[in-house]
Amino acid sequence: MLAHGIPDVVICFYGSKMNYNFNEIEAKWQKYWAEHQTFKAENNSGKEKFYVLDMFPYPSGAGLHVGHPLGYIASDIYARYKRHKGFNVLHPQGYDSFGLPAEQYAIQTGQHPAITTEENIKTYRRQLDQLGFSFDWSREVRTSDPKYYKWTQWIFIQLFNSWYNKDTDKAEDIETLMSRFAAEGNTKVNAACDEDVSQFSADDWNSFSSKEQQEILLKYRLTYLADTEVNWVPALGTVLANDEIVNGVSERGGHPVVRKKMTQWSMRITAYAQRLLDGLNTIDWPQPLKDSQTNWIGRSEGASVNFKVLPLAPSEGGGITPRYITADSDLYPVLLERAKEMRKNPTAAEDKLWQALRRKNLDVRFRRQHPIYRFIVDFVCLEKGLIIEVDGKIHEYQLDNDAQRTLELEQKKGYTVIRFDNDEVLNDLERVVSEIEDVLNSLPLGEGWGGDFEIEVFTTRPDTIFGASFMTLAPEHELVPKITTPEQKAEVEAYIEATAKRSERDRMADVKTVSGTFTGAYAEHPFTKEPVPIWIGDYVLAGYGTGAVMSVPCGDQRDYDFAKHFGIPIPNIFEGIDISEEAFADKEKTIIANSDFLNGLSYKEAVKKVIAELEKIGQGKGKVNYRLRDAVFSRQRYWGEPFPVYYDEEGMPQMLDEKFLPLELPEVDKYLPTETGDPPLGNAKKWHWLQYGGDGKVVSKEEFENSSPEGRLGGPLELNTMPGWAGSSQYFNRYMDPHNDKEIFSREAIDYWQDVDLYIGGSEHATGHLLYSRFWQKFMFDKGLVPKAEFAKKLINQGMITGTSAFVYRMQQDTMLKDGIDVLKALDIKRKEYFLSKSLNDDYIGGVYNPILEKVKSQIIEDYKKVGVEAQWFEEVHPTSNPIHADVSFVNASDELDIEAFKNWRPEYKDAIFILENGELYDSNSLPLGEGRGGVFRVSREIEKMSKSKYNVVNPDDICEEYGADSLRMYEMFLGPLEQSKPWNTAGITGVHSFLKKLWRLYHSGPNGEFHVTDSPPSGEPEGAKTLHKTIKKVEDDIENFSFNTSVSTFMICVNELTAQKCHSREILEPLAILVSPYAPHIAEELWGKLGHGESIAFAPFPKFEEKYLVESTKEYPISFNGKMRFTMELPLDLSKEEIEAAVMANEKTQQQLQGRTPKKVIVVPGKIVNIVG
RNA sequence: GCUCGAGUGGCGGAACUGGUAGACGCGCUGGAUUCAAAAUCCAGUUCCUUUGGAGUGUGGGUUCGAUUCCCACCUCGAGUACCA
Repeated sequence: MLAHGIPDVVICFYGSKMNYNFNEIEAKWQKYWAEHQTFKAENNSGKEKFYVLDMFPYPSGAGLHVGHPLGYIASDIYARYKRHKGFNVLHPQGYDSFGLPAEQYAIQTGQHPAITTEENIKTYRRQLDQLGFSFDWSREVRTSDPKYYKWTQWIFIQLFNSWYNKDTDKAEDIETLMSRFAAEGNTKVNAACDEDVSQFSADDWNSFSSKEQQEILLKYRLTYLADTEVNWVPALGTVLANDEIVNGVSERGGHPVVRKKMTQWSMRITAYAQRLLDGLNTIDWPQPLKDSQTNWIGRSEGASVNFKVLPLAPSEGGGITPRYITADSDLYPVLLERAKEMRKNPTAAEDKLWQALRRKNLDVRFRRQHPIYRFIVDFVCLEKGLIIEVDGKIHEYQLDNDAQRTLELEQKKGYTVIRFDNDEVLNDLERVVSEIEDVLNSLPLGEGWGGDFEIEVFTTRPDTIFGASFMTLAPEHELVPKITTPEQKAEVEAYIEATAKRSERDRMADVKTVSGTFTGAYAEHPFTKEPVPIWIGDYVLAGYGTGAVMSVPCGDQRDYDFAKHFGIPIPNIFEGIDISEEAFADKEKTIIANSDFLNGLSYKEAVKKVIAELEKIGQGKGKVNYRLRDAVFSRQRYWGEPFPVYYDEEGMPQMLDEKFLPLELPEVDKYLPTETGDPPLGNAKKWHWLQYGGDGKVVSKEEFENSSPEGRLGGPLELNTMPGWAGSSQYFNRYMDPHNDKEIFSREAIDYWQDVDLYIGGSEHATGHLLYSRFWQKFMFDKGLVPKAEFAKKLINQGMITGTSAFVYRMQQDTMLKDGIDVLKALDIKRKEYFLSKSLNDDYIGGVYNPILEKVKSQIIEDYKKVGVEAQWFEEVHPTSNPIHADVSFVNASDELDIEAFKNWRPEYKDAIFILENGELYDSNSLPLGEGRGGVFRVSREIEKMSKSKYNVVNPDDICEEYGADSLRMYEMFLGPLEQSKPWNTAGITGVHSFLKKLWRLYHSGPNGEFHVTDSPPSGEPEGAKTLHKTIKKVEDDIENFSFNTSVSTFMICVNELTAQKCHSREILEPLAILVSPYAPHIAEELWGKLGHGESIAFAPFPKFEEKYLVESTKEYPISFNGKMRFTMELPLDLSKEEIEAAVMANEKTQQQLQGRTPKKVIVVPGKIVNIVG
C-alpha cells in the first residue's frame, strides 16, 4: 500500500476500517479453520461421502510457485462445493517425501535427507495454508515416515507372497501354487511367470531341494528378483524406470543412460496388462491420458510363429546359397521331387534301418533320401557328415557308378560314406546299427552345428507369411552365436560389437540407416518348406516380442528397406498392388495372392485361416503381445523405503515377518555408493537381520556372524531401496485411515470411503504413478482388501502454468567501445552471408575444395578479431551477444526492465553492455544500458517451464501479499480452462481483485462504507432474485463441469448487476456469499460473519435454484435473413409459429430488408430464432 | 513417422445437444471526480471502402442456418518413437 510513498494519513482519510482489508481477514480465517479443524472428515458420518484427492507434492527446496496450486485450487473449490451440498467430504493432503533431490543435497552437505525434507515441508505447509485450502490436515501422511512406509513394505510382502493365475484371472496366494506343484507339477498351471521356467512333474517338485523350489517360486511371484537389463545412470549411481528416461537421458538432470544387467526386484505388472487396459473403459479419465496408457501397454494382436532352423551341412564354401541344400543348385528341384517319391516308397531294408535309427534316440538326426551334391543319398546325418548307403540288387550293375559317387562325396564334399547291402540290414540289423554308432562316435560334430533350434517370432500380419523372404534377429538374440556359420562368424561378431557400442540415443536418432548382416543360417518356411535366410539387424529390438521377426518386405517398410539394401528378393503377395517403390501396409485394402491356401482372402480372413493352419502343423498360434514390461522396483539410493528382505544362507531372499515392520532406514555415514559399488545402504554399520523364534532385530555383520547358528534366521538385508512410486501407489487408500497401526486401513474405513471420487493431478504421471497405482489397486482388489478395482472414478488433469522468461543480451566484449557496435553489425551481416552461400553451394564444389568461400571466412574472422571477438564464436553463437535470463521480478507488465535493479543483481553486470534481441540493433532503445538517452529497455520474452534456474518463477507469497489469497485463487481459475496450459501473466489479476472489492462494497453500502444489508420482505426484489438464480444455475453447472473460469465471470456479471440494482437485500446477498465461498473462502467467511452467523460458512447449504425467478413472458427474437442476424424483435413467448411469422413479416424492418421481394421460405423456431430465406 | 489435442479481436478467453460470434477480464481511447496522483465511476473498443458489408487457420461439402457436423490441407502443442 505504501509502494508509492503515500503517507498513511491519506488511507485513514478514506476510512480504511471499512475497506476490504484482505490481509487481516485472510489471516483471521486461516487461524480459525486451523483451530477449529473445520475440515476434518469423519469416517462414516452417516452422510453420503465424497473423496477429493490432489496428487500430493514432493516438497522440493524451491517451495511453491504460482503454477503448483492450480490443481489444488480447483479441487478445493470442488471440495468446498460438495460440503455446501451436504456431503461428508474427504480432502486430505500429505507429502511424497522420499526423493532424489533431498538425497543429492544430503550428499553435498552430509545432512540427513530427513532434515532437509522436514524443512521443505514446513515451507510448503505455510504456503499451502496461506492459500486457504480446506485440507483435512489431521490425516496428513508422508511417504518417508516409518509409520507410513511400514505399509508400503507390507504390500511388498503381499506381492511377494502372490502369483497370478491366468485361469481365474487374478492374483492368488503363493500357497495355492505350492500345493498345486506338489500335487501335479507345473504343466497345467496357467500363470504369469518368467519365460524360462521349465516343466516339471509333481515328483520332480517334491524331489527338488528347498532352494530349487524357492528359485522356481521366484519366477512366479508378483514381485521377483531377476537379472534384468536396466537403465543405469552412472552419473547418479542408480537405475531408472523407463518412464524416468526422456530421449535416452535421465528426466532429471539429463544424465546419459546405459543398458546394464543387474539383479533387481521387479513387479510383474505385465500380468495385469489386459485388465489395466480393460479397466480404462470403466473410469472417467481424460481421453489423452487413457490414450497414453493404452499406448504404453501397447497391446497388439497377431500370431506367434515358430521357424525351424535348418541344420547346417559341413562347410562347402561361402556365398549365400542355402547351406542345407547340399545338392547342386540347378539340380536341386529335380532331385527334391525325386527324393520325395523315394521317401514314399522305401525298400524293405531302407525302411527297417530307418525305423531302427529312429528308435535309437541318437543325439543327432538322420535324414533319408536326401539330395546331396548331385545325388540322392539314402541316409545322411548332416551334423556329422555321415552318409549311409543301402544297396539293393538293382544297384549292382552300377558298382562303378557307386564307387565314383563315393569318391566324389568323400573327396570333394568331405563326407564319410559307409555302405551296407540289403541283406546285411535285413538279417543282421543289430551289427549294422552298432557299426553306424561306432562311426558316428568317431566323427566330430560338424563345425557351426548347434542343435535343433526354433526361432519364435511375433507378427501382427500372419496373413503375409508367404511373403516372408528372410528373417531378422536382434543382434542380442540368444540364438545368434549358436546358428551363425563359421564363414559369417567374424562378420556377425563385428556387427554385434558395433551395435553394442552405439548408444541407445544414436540408435534412435539414426533410424534411416539400414544395417545388418547375414548369419549364414537358414530357417525353414513353415508352409513352403523353402529355406529362409536368417539375418541380424538392429532395427529389430531385443526387448520387444521375441526379439526376432519374420521379414515380409512387401508388407513392411522396414523389411522392405532392409531387403532393398541387401538385395534380398521381395516377393509380392498382394493382389493388384505395385510394390516397386515401397511396401504396402494397408490391412483394409489387402487381398492376398501367391500364397497357396490364402489366395484371394482379405486380411481378416487370411489371419484366421493361417492361424488355424499354423496350429494344425504345431508351428504357431494366435497371440496377443504387449509392449508393457515388468517394472524394475530397485533403486540404488538411500532415501527410499528399505525392502523388508534379508538373504538367507543359500542366498535366497526371505521376507521379514509382518510383525517386525517397519524395517527402518539405517544410519549411514555417507549417502554415496560404497567403494565396492554397493548401494548407499552398504555403508550401514548395522544391516543384518538376526532372528531367533519370535525375536528379531537389525544387527551388525559381526554380531550376526558371531551369533549361534542354532535356530537362527536371518542374514544380510537388502541394500537397494524402493523407487519413488512405491509410496504413492496406495496413499489414497491410506488417507482413509491414516493412523491405523494395526492394519493398512480398517474394513470400516475402506467400505465407507470406497474409492476416490475426484482426483486432480498433472498428466505427466500418465505412464508412471497412475499406471502403477492402478496395478496395485487391482492386486489389492484381488486380495479382497479393497472393494473397487479402480481407485479413482474421475480424474482431471490440470494444465501447467508456464513461466515467461525475460532475456537481455549481453555484449561478449564488455570493454568494447560504443562505435565498435556498428562495425560488428556490419560484420554480422557478412557472417550471415557467408553461411548462406555455404549452405547454397557448400565449400566443396564437385568434390573439389572451394577456396573462395574459405578466404571470405578468414577475412571475416580477421575483422572480428580487430573489434575483439574471438575466432571460435564465428562458428558457434552469434558473436556479438549472448542471452541472459533476467529475473522476472525486475520486469514490469510492459516488458520494461528495471535497469538499476538488474545491474545491481550481479556484480559482473555492473559495467557490462547489454543490447536488445540477438545482437540486432534495431531501435534507439538499444543503446547500452546507462548510456545517453535513458530510454526504456525492453526485454525479449519466451515461454518456458517455470524453474528456479530460469529466473521466471513467480512466488505465490508475493501475490498473496499484494492481492490476497482469494484474488490469487480466483485469478488462477479465471485464466482459462483448467486442463489447458497457460503462461503466467499477472496483467489481469487487477480485474479479479477489483471484483472482490466490488463484492465487498455490495455488502458495505453504508454512508462511510459500513456494513449495510437489509431484511427486505420475501420476493421484494424481483430483479435481484433473477440475477441471483441465474447465477446459482450457472455456477452450479460450471462447478459440475469443472468450468471454473466461466463461473468467475458469472460472479462478475452478478455483482455488476446487483450493484447497478442497488441491492442490499439479505435474501439475495446471503446466498451469494455461499456461492462465492468455494472460490474466495476468506471474504465469504467474513461476510457470513457480518451477516450474523456464528458458524463457518463452509457447511451452509448451497442455495437452491428456482426456475420461477427466471420465467420470461417475452423473447427478444433474432431475425435473420439467409442466416445472418439483422435485427431483433421482442415478441411474447406464447405465440404460435404462424403468429410469429405474421408479426415478423409485418415489421417494417423486415420489409426494408426484403426490399419488395417475397421470401422463399420463413423458418420459425419458437423461443429461438426466425430465419427468412430470400 | 504414428497417436491425440488445439487454431476465434491487441491479449487471456466465452458461445449449452447446429440457432443473435467475440460474454467476462486485461489492455487501449475518451470523459467524470481530483491542485495532482492513486483509487473509483461512465462511455467506446473484431475489421473494412460504414444508409452497407466481411468475418472463428485454408479450401470444399451438408444445412433455412456451421466456431460447432463431414472431407482435404496448413500451422502449433502434447505423448510416443525402428513395437514387427
